[in-house]
Amino acid sequence: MNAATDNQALQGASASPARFTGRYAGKLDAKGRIVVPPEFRQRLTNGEVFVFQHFDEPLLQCGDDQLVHDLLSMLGGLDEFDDDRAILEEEITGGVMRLGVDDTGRTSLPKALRDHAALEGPLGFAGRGQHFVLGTAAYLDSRRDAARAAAAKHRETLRARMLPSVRSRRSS
Amino acid sequence: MNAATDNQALQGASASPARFTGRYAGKLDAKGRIVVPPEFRQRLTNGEVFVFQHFDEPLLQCGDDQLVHDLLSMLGGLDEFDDDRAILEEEITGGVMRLGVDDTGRTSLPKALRDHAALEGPLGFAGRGQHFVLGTAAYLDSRRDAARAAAAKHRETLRARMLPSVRSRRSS
DNA sequence: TTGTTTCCCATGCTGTCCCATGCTATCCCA
DNA sequence: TGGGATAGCATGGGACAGCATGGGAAACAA
Repeated sequence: MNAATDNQALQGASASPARFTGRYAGKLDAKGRIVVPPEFRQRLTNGEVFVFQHFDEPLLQCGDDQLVHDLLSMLGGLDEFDDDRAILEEEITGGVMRLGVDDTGRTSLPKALRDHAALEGPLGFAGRGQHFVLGTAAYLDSRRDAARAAAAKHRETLRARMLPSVRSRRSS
Repeated sequence: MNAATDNQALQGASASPARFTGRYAGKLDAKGRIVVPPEFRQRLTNGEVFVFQHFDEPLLQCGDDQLVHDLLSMLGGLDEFDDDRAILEEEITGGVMRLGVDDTGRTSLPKALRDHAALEGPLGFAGRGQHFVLGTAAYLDSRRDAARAAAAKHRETLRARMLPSVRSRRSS
């Protein structure tokens, strides 16, 4: 049963294919470099990674050259002539940094980026569908805990939608 | 409508890929010179940088010989025979200054330009897609803060658009 | 001349690229 | 099902290109 439901979950998520999934550990080495998880690196184009400082979390949003588009597409709901929209567009197109990844999979992060996510000690990469994020393991853990708490809160609702086949079988 | 604006945003960003992105620190040296970030300098043609005093911000807009075109294209929305448009066209074509960049990547800014952006102490270069801007680090930081405030203000709207696959699935 | 600007030389350094080594996870075959 | 072979990964570190920075000399303006 697990294989079947897994496949359904994957297909559902891949309506727009989830390219970056899963969590991986990482850390800065003595020279301030970090290894991009091979799983993610394989999905990047041209040995480049694009990085953006998340607007309201101590995270770095990472992806390929599509990252700017993904971030800009957030603004679709805002009025075209809104000042807020203009400033957000500026900060997104200008704020994304292009970093090189060497052929052992490492990249070195400028200090400004390291500071934004308070990168130090154990770090973590986490898939987010069309991009992935980098942050401290502690922060990512706290997000996971929050997600689990939310899941517990909405347990029944989630269950009802998670296993439709089981429900129909049970009810028949 | 949202689909339309999304497409516009995507096309706008991808039709001509963002050449100038990221933020870099800088400062004036004892002789009033400033180092153009290598990342930006590599994308300039002919070792020249074109500079324009931003109309309503203490920033210098910098780019290559395309800068004039980009600035003039702002006027596309104005009536062709409007007096204001004529004035603006004059100011743009006449106001853009061409500066030389020496082979160590430095350029020296005329006093008028320095004054316009109140350049002193720690400065910053920030990508803006087809061009980049130069200003004090303090001013650029304030712009970034404003963007983050705007993002917080429209948080729900932005969130809803960040994960389109999940939303479409839910609504289907 | 005197002051200012432009160009270029020189030096030390930092970041980038890449090599090398040992390890580990995976695959395949007995 | 166990174990050997192998490809890919983790990690350290060396070498060098390019960068940051200071400053001198020539060209130019006042």
